[in-house]
Parts: sequence; structure tokens; C-alpha cells
Amino acid sequence: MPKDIRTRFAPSPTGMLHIGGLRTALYEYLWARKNNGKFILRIEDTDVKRSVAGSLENIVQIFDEFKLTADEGPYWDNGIKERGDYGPYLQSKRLDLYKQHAHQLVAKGAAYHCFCSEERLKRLREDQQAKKQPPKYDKHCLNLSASEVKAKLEQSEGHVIRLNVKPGEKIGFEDVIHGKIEIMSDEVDDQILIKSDSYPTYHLAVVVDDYLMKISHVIRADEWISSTPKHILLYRAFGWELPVFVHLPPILSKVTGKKLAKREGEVSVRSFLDKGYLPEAILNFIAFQGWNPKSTQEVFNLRELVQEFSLEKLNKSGAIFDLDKLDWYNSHYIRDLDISELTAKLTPYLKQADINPENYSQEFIQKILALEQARLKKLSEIGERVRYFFEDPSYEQGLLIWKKSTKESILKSLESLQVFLQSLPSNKFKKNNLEDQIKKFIQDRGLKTGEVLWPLRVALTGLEASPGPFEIMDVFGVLENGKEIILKRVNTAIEKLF
RNA sequence: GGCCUCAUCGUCUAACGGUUAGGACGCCAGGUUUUCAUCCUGGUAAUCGGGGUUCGAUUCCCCGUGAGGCUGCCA
Repeated sequence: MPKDIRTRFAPSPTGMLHIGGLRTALYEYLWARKNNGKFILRIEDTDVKRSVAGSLENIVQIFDEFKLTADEGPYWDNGIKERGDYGPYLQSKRLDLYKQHAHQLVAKGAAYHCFCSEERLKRLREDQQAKKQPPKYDKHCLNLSASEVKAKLEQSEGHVIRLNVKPGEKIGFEDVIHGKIEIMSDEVDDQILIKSDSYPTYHLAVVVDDYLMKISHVIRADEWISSTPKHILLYRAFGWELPVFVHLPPILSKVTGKKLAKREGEVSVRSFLDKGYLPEAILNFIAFQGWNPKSTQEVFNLRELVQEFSLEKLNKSGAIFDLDKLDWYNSHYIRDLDISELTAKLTPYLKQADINPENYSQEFIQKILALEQARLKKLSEIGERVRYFFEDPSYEQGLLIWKKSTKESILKSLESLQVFLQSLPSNKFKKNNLEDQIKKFIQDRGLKTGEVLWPLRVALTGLEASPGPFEIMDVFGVLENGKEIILKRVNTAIEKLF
């Protein structure tokens, strides 16, 4: 009977969840779902100094928005709640567990109390660096006798608990992505397990929790490879079976070439959401940063990702985070939205641009948004693109002149168009055959298509690029005063040409 | 410095040791068209260097080089 698949995402609450963290979580989620296993969210809040208020809420809400539902751990339901049989899922609530395990190791001789001051450690490190030796603890406190230790503890002298690493041992493990990785224990420092504030370090907490929570696959970023030997030593000392290790390649910054850092600019998932990237697009894009289906399919929804995902298809090498492809995915998913979803998603951005859709008919708004749908890369672009529907545009005279034609001929065709438009009954503007009517008019008068349609479009939008004039007039046709608006703008254009 | 990891178009990547080294994004050109976007067609561009192993290396091995990570009472 194979072990149940259990994966976990274990962020520390030190700020907004960033794109790299989301990718790690995605892979962990996919692997669990793929195997009918469980995906667990655990919060590694063991560094009191670095923890940032609101981080937990941010993580849990992002999970919610991306529909990466954790089977166990904290979740969002009008506030933070927790579920699962292996809790608590906040490490700060598991302190006794870590202490207890650390003392177990002390009893076995696999760990020991250390009373060295920070000053001594600092001096030691500087000495070693001066001698070009790798900085390592010198096991000074290992020489303390049992009674000395006891006495110091009784006087509640400040101390930490360190792992007792024996030199000359080979430490190896099998990584799913990288294969066999081996190093000598001489390279491993006597890592602190319990800090002087009695919180555990990451190394102890992660091993204890992964074991206690029955995690089958430890899927995490590459940067943890170097500390995995410490963890192996802990597993050995406890006599526990190793989980499967999967070390993911890094996501690199396009500008610095280094790993995408939380501190560096706008890499938080929240900031992408705010700019108007859809969760589906973000997920699809990051799924491909380090993994691919070995087929030519590029577009995957979550369900399809679960279907196709496998650990063997994970890459070894780092991926540079490049926005161009994300933009492409995003416009793809925007085009996929039906009109009511599109409207719902765009409404907040319209409001941000001081356009309140509630002041207009639903038909008017939806027609506008449908026009822009294929043109949007990000939802946040909407406000400036559709402004001319709500305010008369302003533009330079020169914009009205089509290609190589002259001011005079443009003026002539606009004046003639004006008369024609005026002659149409108001209800004509609501009909689809407006296009045919105008094209016929152009033909009858022997005008050049571009000399009529270009200035008409500019008159309506004031923009160099926009949807076509027929489409725009069709939208205005929804309004009671649609014909008036159109004629007014044509008139303004004519005046500009005098 | 020490240890670890990685290396195919600009970017994401594909290629049982045998392919004209494939796809996608970007970019360029053309088509559709009143501009833009969409859509369609085509084009551009890569195996880090040197040694091996082999009839044959993008692929396996070694050495360089480059990049990244770790080297904290951070995670």
C-alpha cells in the first residue's frame, strides 16, 4: 500500500505572497490533486521579528481567489479559520512540540545546549574568515559536563540548542528533479535548533512538522538544497523515514538575473491582480515557469493542469520571469470571458477611472466593454480606453486629416456627412444597417472611404487608434440622445477644420 | 573563499544517441481593413567553450567558463 500523497505549502508570513511562492503552491496543489491526496497550508511563523501583520490574511485570500483550496490549514471565510486533523497549522502554536523533540535529541546526544554569547560567535566567525576557513561553530559548549550544563540551566543562563553534527559522515538524498545529491557532514554546521527566545529555527520546525503532518512530498524552491542535509541528519537522529524531496528551479528576475525577491519591485501576487491580470492567466503562465506538458498545448485551466501535471515534467533550470507571455495569456483569458463576467471584472477599474457604470444602462456599458474586449491586455487599461464614450474628446486638428488628403477635402466630406446624418431618423442609429447606409452615401457622392470614415472616427473618439466608427455609433445608438452626441462631435470636428 | 545547483532562439521550452534542432511569446513582413485590436500566411533567431566515448553527440563523461543558491539565534 503506497503512502498517501500529502503536500504542503509552508510560507513564512513576512509580507505579501509573491509570484514564486504561488508557483510552489500551485505545483504542490497539483501533485496532491493529481493523486487524490491532500494539500496542506502551514504557516512558518517562527521568526517573531520578521513577521508582518496581514501576511496570513494575504496568503489565505490569494489562495481563495486562485481557487487553490487547501484541505488542511488556515482558510478564508469572512476571517481566518483553521481546519484539518494535524493542527494547529501555525508553528507559533506548536512551540511545545518543538521543545519536546529538541530535548529528545539532547537526551540521545544528537543535540546539545550552547551558552555561547553572540559576541563570542561573532569573534569566532571573524577569526575563521580571516583565516579563510568556512565559518562554523567550534563545538565549544559540547565540552561542558552534564553538571555544568545543569547548573547553567538552573541559573537560567541564555542558551540555544544545537544539532551535534559528527564529521566524516556522508549525507546523501535522492531529489526527484536533480537526482542524487551528496555532501560530507563536515560541510554542515552545528545548526541551531531552538533559539534563545525558545522558538525553533526553520530546520527543526520543518522536519518535525513534515513528519507529524505525514507530508509525503517536500516540494520547495532550489535554495533549500543546501540545507536539506541538515534536515536529513535530523530525520536520522529521530529515526524517521525521509519524505520525497522535490527542489524546484528558481524564477529569475529579468532585470537582475537573480532570484525573484520579495523586496524587488512589484512581484507580489496582489500587485498582479491589482493591475488586472486574471488568476487563470497568472496560473497558466507560472505553471510553465519550470514545468511543461511536453506537448504543444499552451493553454491550460486548473483542471487540465491537474490532469497533465507530473513531477517528471518539472525542469531543472531557472526561468526568467518575462511579462510578454503573461500579457498574451491575459488577453487570451480576457477574450474568453462572457459579457457578464467581463462586466463584473471591469467594473472596479471603471470606477477607479471615475466612470460609474451604475449611472448608465446595462446595455450601453456592456456594448462598450464588448468593443474593448479583444483589445485589452490588462483590465486596468479599460478606463482610458473608453473615456470618449462618457466625455467629449479633445484632440488636435491634424489628427482629422487622413493620410495624404487635405484639410479642405476632409472638411468637405465631413460637411456632407453631417447633412446626411442629420437627415436620418433618430431610430436609424439603433439599427445595424447604419453601416450600409453610410457606405452607400459614400459611393453615391463619389467620396473616398478613408476621407469620410477616418475623420468620423477621430471626431467620435479623438484617438489615433480605436474601434471603428460604425461600432462606436452603434453603441451611442443605445442612448436616447445618441444621434445628438454624434452630430455634436461631427460638428466640433468641422469647426476645428475652419 | 568553501560547498551545492544549473546551462537549446531575446524569453518560456521540445527533441529513445540518428530531426532541414520543433512549438509558443516577442519582433518583422504580407493578407483582411477607414485606424487599432482580433484573425490568417510567411519570416527572423539557439544547442556556452575545449576535450573525450561513439559509426554518429543538443543528448553520455571530464575539464573550463558563465549564471544562480547556501555559507544567520531569517525562512
